[in-house]
Amino acid sequence: MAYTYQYARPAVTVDCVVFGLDDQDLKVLLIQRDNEPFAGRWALPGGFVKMDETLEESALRELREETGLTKVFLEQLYTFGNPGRDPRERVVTVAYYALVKLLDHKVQAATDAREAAWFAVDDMPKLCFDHETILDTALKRLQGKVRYQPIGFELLPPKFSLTQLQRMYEIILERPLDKRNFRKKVISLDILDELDEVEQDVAHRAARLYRFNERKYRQMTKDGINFEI
Amino acid sequence: MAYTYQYARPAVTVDCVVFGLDDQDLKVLLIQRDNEPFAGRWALPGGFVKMDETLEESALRELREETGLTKVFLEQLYTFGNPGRDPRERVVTVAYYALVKLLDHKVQAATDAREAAWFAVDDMPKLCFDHETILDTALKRLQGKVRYQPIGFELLPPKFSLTQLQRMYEIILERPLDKRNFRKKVISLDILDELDEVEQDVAHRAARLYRFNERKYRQMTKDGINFEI
DNA sequence: TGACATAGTGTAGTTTAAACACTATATCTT
DNA sequence: AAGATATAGTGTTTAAACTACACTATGTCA
Repeated sequence: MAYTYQYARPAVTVDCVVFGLDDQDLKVLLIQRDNEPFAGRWALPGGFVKMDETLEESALRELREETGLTKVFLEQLYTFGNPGRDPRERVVTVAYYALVKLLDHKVQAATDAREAAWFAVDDMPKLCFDHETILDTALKRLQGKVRYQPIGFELLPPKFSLTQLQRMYEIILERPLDKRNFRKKVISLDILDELDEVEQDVAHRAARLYRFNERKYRQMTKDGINFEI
Repeated sequence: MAYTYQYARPAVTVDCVVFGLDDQDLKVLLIQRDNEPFAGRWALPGGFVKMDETLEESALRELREETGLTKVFLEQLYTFGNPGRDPRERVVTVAYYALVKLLDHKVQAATDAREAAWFAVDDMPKLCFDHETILDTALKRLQGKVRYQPIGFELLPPKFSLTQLQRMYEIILERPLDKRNFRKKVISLDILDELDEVEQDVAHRAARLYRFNERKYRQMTKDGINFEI
């Protein structure tokens, strides 16, 4: 079976920048390519758009196939289409970025043969194609987004301490925040429910746990927040 | 000449939402389609991406060909690719938005046969395909952008009064602004040069004219501003 | 010269942001 | 059991930014 067109057409793909968070670092999920070009090298998960699925469905499908991830927060990032970004032929790629709770996905079970692994954003291997540009774009988007939309729901476990939440912001923004001012600010946003629970198994005073109030959180995601902290 | 591929490929196009400003309204440049589907109906200017040009180059070329516009401010907006958004076949379109000085382009000379015309955003004709969705997305983007980047350079004539500048913001944000607070704010941004000139031919006290300090303006475009006014 | 239309200007009250250090409470060690 | 240690949790003061608000100035036109 083959498809013939009057004019040449670029291939259309999707690529995903998947962010996860651990105690120390912001991490990105990469897969190891098993085909030329760049066989054995690390790349963003992604692949060809099928004719009967939306772009977002393509991105979700590729994530599932290549990394096993499902039910992630996903947003379109930017479309990269310079001639020459792929050495084989013209490829226009619609890039997405995703936020996932890293703890849920520590053990990485790729459903196809390729290897998938998390890398800290400040310790990345050399990437294929223009994937470094895509990653840079995603990082800047994340750092910008954090200022006007709550995103913790997507990156943190369901129950978390204020220290964890602060660390999330510090890791993303790459600068330290003042503990008292931070707490004042997030409490005043009124999207957290204080729980009657504390951290377990820590060798010091245990921190109180909170969770997001989903209704208020979703509202604030729509309306936007001002989180200039 | 024909091109054959192993798998089906979407067509890849660009579409442009071109914004211009007059005294009363924010306007958008549309072209009248001369081919089916939707012949005679209004649509965003756009067309197929050629294999040897970047996406941005495609957008600029289509603008030039269909509307005569050159040297516009242009930014990628979003990529729309739902199956079914074009009744003929699968088309993935990379949408751009542009800002132009309307006065420079009052007389619209399209270089190909199609008619081009400006329409106020709150008095638009029915558009083809999903172009209304694209326009909505562009409007929201513009309203968001205005809060953290200066954009007047792109929409206003080289010399303008503070009242004109304020009206620009009021038209884009769709709400009235306080004159004194507005002036305090823009003056404090320190991107305007006060000129030794005033408006001509007005039937009342003439307003002082200003122009953007290009260097400071570009800097502020990079750094971002906080224009929560 | 008076009516008119828009330009241009300041202040007080309120809210938000920024800087900053000590006490509380749990575990672990000896 | 007591002290060391590690992190949790908490308020105040100052500075900056934002908001609301009304009158005078200056040009044209009749």
